[in-house]
Amino acid sequence: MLYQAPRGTSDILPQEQAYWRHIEQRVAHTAQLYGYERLDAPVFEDTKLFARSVGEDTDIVTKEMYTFEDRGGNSITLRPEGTAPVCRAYLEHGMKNLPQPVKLYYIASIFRYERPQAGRYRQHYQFGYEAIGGDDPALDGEVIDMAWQFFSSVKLRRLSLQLNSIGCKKCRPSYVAALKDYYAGRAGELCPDCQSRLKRNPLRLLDCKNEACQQIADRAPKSADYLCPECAEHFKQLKRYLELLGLPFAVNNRLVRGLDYYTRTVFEIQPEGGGTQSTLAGGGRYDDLIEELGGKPTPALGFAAGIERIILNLKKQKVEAPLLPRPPVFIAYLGEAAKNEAVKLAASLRRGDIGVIKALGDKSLKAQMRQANNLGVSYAVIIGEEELKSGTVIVRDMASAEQKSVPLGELQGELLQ
RNA sequence: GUGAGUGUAGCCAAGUGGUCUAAGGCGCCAGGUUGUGGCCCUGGAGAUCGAGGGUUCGAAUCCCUUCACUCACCCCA
Repeated sequence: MLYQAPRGTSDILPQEQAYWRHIEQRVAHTAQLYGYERLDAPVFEDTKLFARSVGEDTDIVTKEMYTFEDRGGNSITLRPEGTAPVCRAYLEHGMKNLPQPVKLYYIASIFRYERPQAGRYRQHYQFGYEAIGGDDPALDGEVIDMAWQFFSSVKLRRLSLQLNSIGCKKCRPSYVAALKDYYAGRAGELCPDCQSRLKRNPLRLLDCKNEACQQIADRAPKSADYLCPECAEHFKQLKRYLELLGLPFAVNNRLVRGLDYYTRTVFEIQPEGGGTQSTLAGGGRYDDLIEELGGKPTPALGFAAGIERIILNLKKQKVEAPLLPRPPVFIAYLGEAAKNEAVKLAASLRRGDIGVIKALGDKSLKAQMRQANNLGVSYAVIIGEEELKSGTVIVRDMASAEQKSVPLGELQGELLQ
């Protein structure tokens, strides 16, 4: 093989497209149901945008970004996530002057330099919804409802909804301090990864997969117990709204997220009992991000979901996507004169909005019919010498094998029945 | 970045040092008489056995390197 797709990337082949179109269609429809409008940002942005928003010390920024210098000497990065570009666009286009919150969604390729694995790629696709300029916990409830609704609309079953609140910049420091205190005495029992987490990113101690660490994490202080009165009230109200909506959420005290910009609400949707790399959607509030990027303080939240993982789970659950439309008509011909007629006929049917695949070359009728069969068309239209003379055409119903002679002028009407 | 496994035609796959100028199946193409598909029968095309190097009289089969894939860790959608 001389060339192959770069590591961690893949071609989305025709036979996969039904899933992709279906998901895109559901994403757009869900957006419309909740009043979100599409925004397409560039594939690459100024590197600083991601460094600032995602967090200088996060794994994404320190070791996973596709960053390069362009010919003008600017540091450019292929987007490793979708929220920051939307926020940048919000600021750049003065969307604070629109009625708030501004509700946007995207479907975009995402790039991260990682070791590929099940459900993890170097280029993958996410869609996401962002509501910028609202702090009402009812908005959190609506966003989570929208995520839940999306998944049920694509017929994914047995999902779990995990929820947590990690506080704001006022109350989180005291929680992190409590967490460090708790872990400080137990450092010796932790796995090597957690030893370094203790120093670099204490929140991540909570979701270590090591069994010994999990037992320690189970008894660790909970962020929800350290919320300031405002955050506590917000979280309480959110849970009330979720109950009102009938969403089966579970508070997971160990749910934290890997991007620095999250505040207060964080949530994830996972397949029940789904092992590793299984998170289908994740998101939360990022009340400080717009300000961090140079705007006025603007509360916001959103979530993103991975399309490949959704398709993986659809297949696992044997959910099929609606079939993509294909041309219903195949035109076969016999001889040069009939071929001319076939060329004209195909064009005329297509102008009449009927999809047509026309035979090519000078293959036997048998070969042409075999092709029609393989294409799965509903009708084969056959033109031969005799039909030319009489100005008719043979229409064969491929499923029933019934066929009849139809005058050329009546063909379109016949096919539309 | 770390660890384990795998790599034979478009797909599935037999073969673990000579009988491999590589089986079989699916798919594809073509025939089974003169203008007709799906079943059946027959035939055909398609593989430098992931790539490079080495061991050997001889390698798809052994060794090394490399690339890719899969799975797990890290991290994330």
